[in-house]
Amino acid sequence: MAKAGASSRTATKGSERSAATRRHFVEAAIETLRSEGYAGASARVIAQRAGLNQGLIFYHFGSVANLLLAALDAVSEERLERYSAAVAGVTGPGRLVDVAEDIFRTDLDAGYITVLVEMIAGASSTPGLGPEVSDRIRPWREFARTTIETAVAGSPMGSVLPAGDVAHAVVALYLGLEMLSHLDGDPDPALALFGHARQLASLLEALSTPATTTEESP
Amino acid sequence: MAKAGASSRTATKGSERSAATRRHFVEAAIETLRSEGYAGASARVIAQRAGLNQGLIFYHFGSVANLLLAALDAVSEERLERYSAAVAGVTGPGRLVDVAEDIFRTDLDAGYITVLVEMIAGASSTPGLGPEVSDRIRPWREFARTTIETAVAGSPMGSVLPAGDVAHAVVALYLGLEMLSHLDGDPDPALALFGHARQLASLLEALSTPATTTEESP
DNA sequence: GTCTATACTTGGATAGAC
DNA sequence: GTCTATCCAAGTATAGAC
Repeated sequence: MAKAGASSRTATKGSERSAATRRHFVEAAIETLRSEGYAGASARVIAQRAGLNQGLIFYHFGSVANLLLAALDAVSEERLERYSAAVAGVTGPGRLVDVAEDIFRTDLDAGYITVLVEMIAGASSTPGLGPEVSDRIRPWREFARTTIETAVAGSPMGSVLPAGDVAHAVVALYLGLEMLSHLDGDPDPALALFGHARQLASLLEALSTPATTTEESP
Repeated sequence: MAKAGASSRTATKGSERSAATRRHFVEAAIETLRSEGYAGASARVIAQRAGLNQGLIFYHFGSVANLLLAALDAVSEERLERYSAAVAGVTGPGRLVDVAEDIFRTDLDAGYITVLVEMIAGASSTPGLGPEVSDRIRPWREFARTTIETAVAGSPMGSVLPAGDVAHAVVALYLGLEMLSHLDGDPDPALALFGHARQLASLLEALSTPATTTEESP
């Protein structure tokens, strides 16, 4: 306070300090949602994890629900950035399954989807939270839709199944698999599905480009 | 107490009374989980809906968590009975999709799967609840597995994809679709999938029995 | 503007009345 | 055995200190 005279007249200093506090809370909120769930994510518990006074949550975020939404924003942003980078150079369905499995493993280990699931389920208990959560999940669906669209473009699937509907199913499946894996503490049944998906993808690729599948040169 | 002298010496009377109270609580717990979610399903809220004293929950069930598990049991039993009856006379994949859509609509309207989802998500916040919920979901997976097994027996899918893995995916998808539908208050994207599933099923049937598909007599 | 101490409400659980 | 009145812990939120 006394030593930093550089920014004594600017409003930035206060903002920086405030921003740092908020970041700590957001980080603690993510951790708490992961390990304790929505019902266990109270102001007291989150503040204790952050090593800060619980009253600060209401000063900085207005309510616990708002803090949790900020946590969801942070996870959303971080993950979607990662996803975009991962699928950047991917061409066909086969490689897409590889990337999806890799992403799914990380999400499962780090508990990112748990945050999402807990917020969706928790939305039932807090008035007005539903639409807010829905808004924050839309980008995930959009990402899934565009990714699927480009991946199956030209394949027989693309013309029969609308990418939007498939994307909806993929997101739902992703959430459901996370729930079951988390509940049992066993990711194996979910991971086994990627193996089958890989088979189906290669089958799809064969149907899509029948001329090129046989030109293997040893 | 004074008028019913018939069973004054038996232990049944007290049990009957107790059973009736428990049923009321279970019913109220289901309703509360549906509308308020796990985080909103407190002893007080449930008791108010049942029109009973909240202390009774701890006398009859020991804890709120135990009451919620009893509610999950009740839903599980009721639904699986209905499912079994629905698929009883079903032969091929096509008809199975019809039945599945019908069941899904009912589950969605009545909020039965919401109870399941809330319990799974809520399990994170209550120590020891996870395994209990997992045990109660096992029958659902078993039902899905046997149903899929018999439905695709003989089809090319049956030999490639293990029924257990597919069942896991189906349950996960079911849970995920319920979550998204409930969040948005819009079941349409989920219901659209059944239309696509019907198409795929008829495709599968055509592959399975190529000789009989062309013998249409007008 | 930032944070702490405090007020008030709701929740889980039980001692004791019937 | 069944139920109610009551206790204490945990929750949200804010008034006021710095």
